Amino acid sequence: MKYAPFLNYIKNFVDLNEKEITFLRSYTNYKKYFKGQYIVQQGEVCMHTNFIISGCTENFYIDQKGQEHIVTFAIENWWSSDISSFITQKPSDFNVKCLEDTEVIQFTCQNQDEIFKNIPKIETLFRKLLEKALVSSQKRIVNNFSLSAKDQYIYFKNQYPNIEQRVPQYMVASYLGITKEFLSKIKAQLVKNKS
Amino acid sequence: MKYAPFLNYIKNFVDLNEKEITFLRSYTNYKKYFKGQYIVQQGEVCMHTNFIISGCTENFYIDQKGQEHIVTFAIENWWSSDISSFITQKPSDFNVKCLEDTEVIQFTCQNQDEIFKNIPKIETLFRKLLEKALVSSQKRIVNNFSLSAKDQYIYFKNQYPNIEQRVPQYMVASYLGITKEFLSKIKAQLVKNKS
DNA sequence: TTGATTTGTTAATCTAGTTTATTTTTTAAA
DNA sequence: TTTAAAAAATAAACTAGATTAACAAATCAA
Repeated sequence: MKYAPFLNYIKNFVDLNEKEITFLRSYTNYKKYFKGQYIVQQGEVCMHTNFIISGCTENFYIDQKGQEHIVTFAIENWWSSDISSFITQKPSDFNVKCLEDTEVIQFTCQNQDEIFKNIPKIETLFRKLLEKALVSSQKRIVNNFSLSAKDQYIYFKNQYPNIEQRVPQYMVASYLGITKEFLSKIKAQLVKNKS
Repeated sequence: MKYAPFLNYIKNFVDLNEKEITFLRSYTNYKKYFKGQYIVQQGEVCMHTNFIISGCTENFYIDQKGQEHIVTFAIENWWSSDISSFITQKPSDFNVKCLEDTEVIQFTCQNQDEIFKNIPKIETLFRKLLEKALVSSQKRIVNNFSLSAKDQYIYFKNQYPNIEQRVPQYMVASYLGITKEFLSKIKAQLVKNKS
């Protein structure tokens, strides 16, 4: 049953009765994307908020100089979308792309409103998730202020131990906001200092 | 009537009846802080979320090297707190300090829950405010990636035209994550190129 | 009105991280 | 199993921004 991981996730936070579960299922849908496929494309409206059941996505944009920057990764049990485009229904500044075959449960903006209206405790859950997301976004700004690139890399490895093995190193560099060459240098340094 | 600016702000987004207004007033309170006073202190729990009626606050922290970093400013009609400490009720990593005499409407975490429970449309409002705050936090990370210090300064001036005149320049530098000397250099450059 | 404190400027030197270029290793397709 | 393509490593030259230090304005207290 494809919905199971999603419903389990929700049940971790709120109790749902049968009717609510049925409602939730009917206002969301399952979708499978393949490696390399785009869930959202820069310039187009982000139509869905996606809960990842399996797989891995990157959220990135291309700046004026043509440089790619990865803003976030997302894996199983995480949410993935461009929230700005989703809530405004205006064209997105970002791409969401699958780094692996990726299964999601997704819903549209309109259906999100319906869900929140009919199951207010899910809106409460989302409010709390947003609070946490904001805290971790702020934490990233703070780290940017205070930590050297090396320490930011160490922090990243501790915070997301599962991601580093799943994505190429140059993407980790992009996420950290440094060049792949410099990350390579940092790793060489870390190896040397360990011995 | 000290509550007026706060209630007007809320009424911009949601319709409240008399009973709801009364409820909201009884679960919030007015407070005046003086210039230099701390609303939150690093190491102590952030007890309130504050809506600023008048004045200006800075949210900053001191890192391991003893360096001060300003994370945000807040002025009239903005919210000011350390959300991380507020939601977890654990000691804060930040200070919130008044840069001017500052009047606020504030509420505790417990009262926030009561308000949300009794007036769900206010929870909806907060959910939407959090969405916007998250978007602008992400935008700041993106700017950090893509813009030079000079362009970040220009962006800051456009986005917060009212703040630069109200706070000393070294605080703007701190907010931008650069030294005051370098900001001084940037400003000299901008003046020269205009002529 | 003066001295003291806070804020801002300028300039020389330094460094973390970038750029460019080349080589090596790994991955994946055929 | 070979080969082409993608990813990673290394190294030299370069730059945005930091550090240090000395000084100049502005603000404020008395």
